[in-house]
Amino acid sequence: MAATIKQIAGRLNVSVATVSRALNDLPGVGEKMRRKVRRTAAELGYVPDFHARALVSGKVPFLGLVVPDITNSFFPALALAVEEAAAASGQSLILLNTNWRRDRLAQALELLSSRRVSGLIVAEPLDAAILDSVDLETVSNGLVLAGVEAPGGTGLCSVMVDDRDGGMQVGRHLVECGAHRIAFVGGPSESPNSRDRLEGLTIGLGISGGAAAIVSVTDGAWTEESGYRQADRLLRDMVPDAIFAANDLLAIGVMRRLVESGIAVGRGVALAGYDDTHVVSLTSVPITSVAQPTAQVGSLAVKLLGQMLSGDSGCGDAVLKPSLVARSSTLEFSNLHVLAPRDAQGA
Amino acid sequence: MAATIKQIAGRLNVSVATVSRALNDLPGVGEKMRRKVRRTAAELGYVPDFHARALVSGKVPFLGLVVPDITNSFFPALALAVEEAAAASGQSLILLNTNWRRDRLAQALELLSSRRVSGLIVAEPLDAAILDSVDLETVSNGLVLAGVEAPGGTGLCSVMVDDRDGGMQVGRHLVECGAHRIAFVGGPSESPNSRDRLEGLTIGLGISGGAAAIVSVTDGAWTEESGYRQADRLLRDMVPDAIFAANDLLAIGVMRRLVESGIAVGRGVALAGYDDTHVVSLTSVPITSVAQPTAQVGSLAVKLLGQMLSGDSGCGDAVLKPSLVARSSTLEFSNLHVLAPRDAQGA
DNA sequence: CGGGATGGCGTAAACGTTTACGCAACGTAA
DNA sequence: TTACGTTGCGTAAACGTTTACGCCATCCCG
Repeated sequence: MAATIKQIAGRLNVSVATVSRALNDLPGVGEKMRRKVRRTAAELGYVPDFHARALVSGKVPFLGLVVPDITNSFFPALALAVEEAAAASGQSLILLNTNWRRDRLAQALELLSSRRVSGLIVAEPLDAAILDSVDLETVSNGLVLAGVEAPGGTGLCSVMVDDRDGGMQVGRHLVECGAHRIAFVGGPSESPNSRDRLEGLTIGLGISGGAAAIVSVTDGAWTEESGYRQADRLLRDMVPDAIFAANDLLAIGVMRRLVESGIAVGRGVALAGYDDTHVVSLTSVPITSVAQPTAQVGSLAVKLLGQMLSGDSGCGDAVLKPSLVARSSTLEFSNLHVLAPRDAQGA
Repeated sequence: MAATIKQIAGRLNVSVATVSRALNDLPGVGEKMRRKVRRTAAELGYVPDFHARALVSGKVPFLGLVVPDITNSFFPALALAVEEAAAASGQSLILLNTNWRRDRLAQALELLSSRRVSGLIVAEPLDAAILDSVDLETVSNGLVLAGVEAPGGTGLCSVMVDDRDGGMQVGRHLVECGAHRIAFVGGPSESPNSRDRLEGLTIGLGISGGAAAIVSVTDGAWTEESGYRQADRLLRDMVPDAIFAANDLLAIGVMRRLVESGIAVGRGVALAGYDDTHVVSLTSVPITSVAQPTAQVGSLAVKLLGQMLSGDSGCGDAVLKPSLVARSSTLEFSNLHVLAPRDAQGA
């Protein structure tokens, strides 16, 4: 049985206050006594009860990161970044995986209002229904969103990555690669991230002035299976020049479906994903993707959280820029459709 | 400010006991009063303070999973399995990532003794030094190891996967594929998992009776970089027929190095990994790997933990069997070196 | 109509800490 | 010497719950 402060006090015939002071390096206790307390604490195998400590002091040494899908490598990468940033400020991280389930998300938020964590970084969208189920006033200072936009009205703090810009970069890149008929394979239709990436794509195609046009938009979940199914539906009608998947997982699903149809990714169809997870650089033909600045997102989120907790209520929303990473899945297509004509000209 | 049970009681002119009973569906309170309490609790946005609750009841609704590297997809997969099993028994999961750092591991164990979690599932090795730093008696019932062996002497509970068997399966498979000079690319030299997989490999090669022999053993970390470096060292001396990497991450690193040398994976060299993470099925040439029964590991670990917490101290250690998943990285080699001679015979 | 159950509620102790306050003893300066 | 600050410690309240216990009605059965 874990020893308590009271047992230590009893053994030494001193008061619990003295023991507490001794153990916490607070003034008001002699050096000799401090050593005695330390020693018996070690002997008894004393471990402080965080619950009791948190109950009275109101402070908890943990912050939580809520992710929707731990299986999607993007989130472990984010977790790593957040963890490092948190460690730098002396806090450690616990990870909550919701599996895209609303009850788990609500539970995670409750974790915050029940003061089990000092702060929460949430990396998935919060809709009105969820927000209704928690006390916003209580929760709002101690919560920062990462990579998702704050719902309107709520003064929630967030650090965003510019999805529209990412989509734009992809759009321009695809036009440069010589793609004309472009398909977008989206995430859930209600996801702002997915919508913004599509919007960006449209803008990117527009400003590139190419004859490019988006020929199809589909929707589903953020999974490989959804990518596969959407590609399947897509191929019934047409074979586009290029496919932009709102997600690397989707992109991989799309790729699987393309391969099944004997369509060579990068040759027959250009393919781009989003998140630049490690796996897209390893696939049979490496997939072009948009890298999110996870390290910055993590450190900024932790920083903002720290400010909020220390009273600076100035919710300095931040928005970072992603960057396109071009790989064979589009470059090869480019070689065939852009350089090849030139070569033909030269010949 | 989050409302307390006391405020609700004050508003209704009843005692806190009544409120507590009403909210927790305990008997001893009238239906009418229960409804009134519920309503004002909702009005005030009451959220129970888990700290206070845990302090008095000694029960915490969370169990923790400690993983060494959240970036290694094997662990998210395990996390998912554990989470589902935990959810089935009404508990939710928090994830701790140690990044292979001992201080983080110690911190995670402290989390258990400080009663912030009801139980802990640890998926990385615990050595003597770590165990010394915590109160074993306190910690040991509430702790189960998953996928790693319990250190001798400590009566720690564990659910293992038979690494030796996995290695054996790989060994036999490689011999069947016609490999003779086989290299092993290991994890950290002190890792029992790595050692067992190597031992299994040796045994597998032996009982297959082939002229196969292990020509090299190296060691490092469980990372892709380590795999790359080890393959680099390996290739200075020789080009083996087959390489067995103790880990998929290592295997991918090895693959990267092989590709750089223009050695065709699956043709020039057979390659096998371990864990059967999703990525090895997506690489340019899909990599043969050994699948761990994560779902069973997860549910068994949770089950054992439940038994321990409810007093059944019978620490029923379990050991499960892995299964080899053969892919092109070895099958292609097999076609070239086993079937081809037969064809030649036939011709 | 009296008796013991029973249901509904309040009182208060307990969980393990932190911390404001009080109180001696001791030293130091006038 | 007096007066006063400082050091070292104890007392006790507080944090927000749960829960054993006791009390007063009410009800049912004989």
